[in-house]
Amino acid sequence: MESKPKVTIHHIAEKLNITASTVSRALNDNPRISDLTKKAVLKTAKELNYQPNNIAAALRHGKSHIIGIIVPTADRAFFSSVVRGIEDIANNLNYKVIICQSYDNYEKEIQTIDALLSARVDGIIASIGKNTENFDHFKRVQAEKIPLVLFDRTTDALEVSQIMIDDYLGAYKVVEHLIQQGCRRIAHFTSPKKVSIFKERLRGYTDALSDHGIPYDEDLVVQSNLQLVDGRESMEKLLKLKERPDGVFSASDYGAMGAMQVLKENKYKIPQEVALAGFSNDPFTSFTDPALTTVDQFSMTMGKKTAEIFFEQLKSGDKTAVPQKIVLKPELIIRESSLKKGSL
Amino acid sequence: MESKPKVTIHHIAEKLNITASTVSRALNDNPRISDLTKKAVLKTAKELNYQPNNIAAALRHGKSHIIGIIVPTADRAFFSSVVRGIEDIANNLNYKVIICQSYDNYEKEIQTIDALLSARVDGIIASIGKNTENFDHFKRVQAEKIPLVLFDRTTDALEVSQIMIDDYLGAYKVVEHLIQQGCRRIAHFTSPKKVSIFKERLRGYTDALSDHGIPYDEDLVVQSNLQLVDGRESMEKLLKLKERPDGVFSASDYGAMGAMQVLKENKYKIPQEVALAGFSNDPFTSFTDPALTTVDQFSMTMGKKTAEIFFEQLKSGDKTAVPQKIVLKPELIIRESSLKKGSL
DNA sequence: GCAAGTTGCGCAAACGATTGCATATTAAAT
DNA sequence: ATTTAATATGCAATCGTTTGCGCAACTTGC
Repeated sequence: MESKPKVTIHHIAEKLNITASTVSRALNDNPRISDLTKKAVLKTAKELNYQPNNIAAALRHGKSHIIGIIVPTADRAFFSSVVRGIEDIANNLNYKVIICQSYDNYEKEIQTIDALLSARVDGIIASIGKNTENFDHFKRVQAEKIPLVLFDRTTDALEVSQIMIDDYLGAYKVVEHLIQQGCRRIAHFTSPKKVSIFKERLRGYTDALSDHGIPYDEDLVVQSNLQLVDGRESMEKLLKLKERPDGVFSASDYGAMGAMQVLKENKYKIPQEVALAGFSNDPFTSFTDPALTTVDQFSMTMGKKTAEIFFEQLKSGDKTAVPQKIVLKPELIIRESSLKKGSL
Repeated sequence: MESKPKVTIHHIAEKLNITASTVSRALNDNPRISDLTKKAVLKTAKELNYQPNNIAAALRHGKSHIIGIIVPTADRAFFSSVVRGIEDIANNLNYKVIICQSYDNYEKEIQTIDALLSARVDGIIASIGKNTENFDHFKRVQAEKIPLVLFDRTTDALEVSQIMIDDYLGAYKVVEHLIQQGCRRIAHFTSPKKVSIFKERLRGYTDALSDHGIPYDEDLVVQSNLQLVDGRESMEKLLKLKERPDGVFSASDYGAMGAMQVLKENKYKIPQEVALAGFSNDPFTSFTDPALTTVDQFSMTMGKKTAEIFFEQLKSGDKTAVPQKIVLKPELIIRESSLKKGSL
């Protein structure tokens, strides 16, 4: 039932009649300390239940051994999975991870950066908020000379390493698949935001169309925030068209889900009358009826790769900071919502 | 393009020909400093782009202004929502939050506690992992005299404040509802784990049955890990019974989802032949077909309440540490999966 | 005009660990 | 036996803030 007086290296030192320096070195396995002393130190450290004060250490050598991760939201399977990938690597390297959510809010993103900076994290890994168009706060991170790595929602406005998936390719594959299934009027839900992922998906959509000789019809491209309600609204808008689409590719799974609801409410047959596809392979997509065709982003892999690049940069200590750009290949997940013809 | 030399209060002091103490006090708005000096300090702080070193401050007064949150996983809507609630309050009080995931892994939970402790967090808010049956690591937190508050997955083995929902009541309401819909053979998916929430839900189930004169049949209570696959297996087992159930109440939404899949695959009509209900109101439950009846846990409210209790305890500084037990009322969300009769 | 407050600020010691340099002890080399 | 190296540890400064105590200077009251 011992109370406050936290045990420090000095207590250990005192008990062993050596100095704190020796204890410190012993605990850090410094080769200049004899094995005998090391054993003794370790032993009494256990006995006294010594807990190193990381704060003091951090103050001394300016490293907190904590890295900050900023995601728009942690409750999206994709992000939490990436985070998990990063965590795995970080923990192995004995780094702690502090997860922050920007909630796609620009102001909050700035605050978060400041909080992390003043917590003196050793580096930051981030996915940019949807509404962010100014990147000065990220530049401040770079000005501090601590590593910054972006994943998924990245930007070329910054000179940083970025890990993303090939959104263009993913979208292209989806649309090509829909065409192969016989769709000729394929709509697309996209976002007006500056984030490159949506622009890339749109590009994949248009290229796939033109490569297969299908004319581009701007009426079929609907901009929104890509949430469930947006998907519903977009779909309702599309159904009012003179000639309704026979396929919908939403840049988000939630958008596709909204479309599915509206289609079902209006008794359209999916995929026979309208084929449907989303993007992200959110877990719920396999629970819907029909199950939703989508694009898997290998989130865990992305996390690991991101962490890898990050720690590489961390070790290299701001010199060899050649920004890398890693592009991972996504995978098309075909499910009933788009499968008009029999098998695969 | 100025590089390393971080600006400290000493630089400010030097520039103003005062001492660091004064600068420190000025920055902390100490009443013993004249307004004039304060203005001057603030001004040059801006000019020099001064960033306080929280680590040094933390070292000095033993408080990091960081609190640790431990959740089994951040990608479950319930947990991430609670986290968000906590975050809101914490941020307002100028506390940073570090989110850790135990992944329901006992070892990892211990490691996490140690990591947080050595990061010198000012307190810990946690939801216990499913497999945890020994609570010594939490006792270590208490031994450090820093506040510890548990939410949702709690235990009475510790003398801590806990915030939970009335799982008993939620379960009772579900089962009563199923009975009112005409179900007479209601199965229940539960977990063998020590966590009280599942025991409470089971108790609600049995009480509701007996209160309505329905005999308890142990064949209808299936233990599992409550994930999707478990739900599938459990349902398959139930369908092999001589007399199949006409209702299933799963202690988790994922378990209910697994049951739904199996039932649909076997062409059973939901809810006509088998009514279905889950627990947690996970977002996907409204996307399934039929949409899943479930129990909402007011996660955001729980988060806020938890944070409230936590900071109360933090302020009170380990004296008045009377452990509180807050029980929130859940709400039954009735959807098609259980609605045999017409309206509500 | 003097004791007693008040106000505004400086001094210096913390907080706990790390680390360059110095020192003492022992071993190896000549 | 004496110089040279290696080995093992101690000394003391340092990281950037905070804070108890002390000391001026300036009010105030009588």
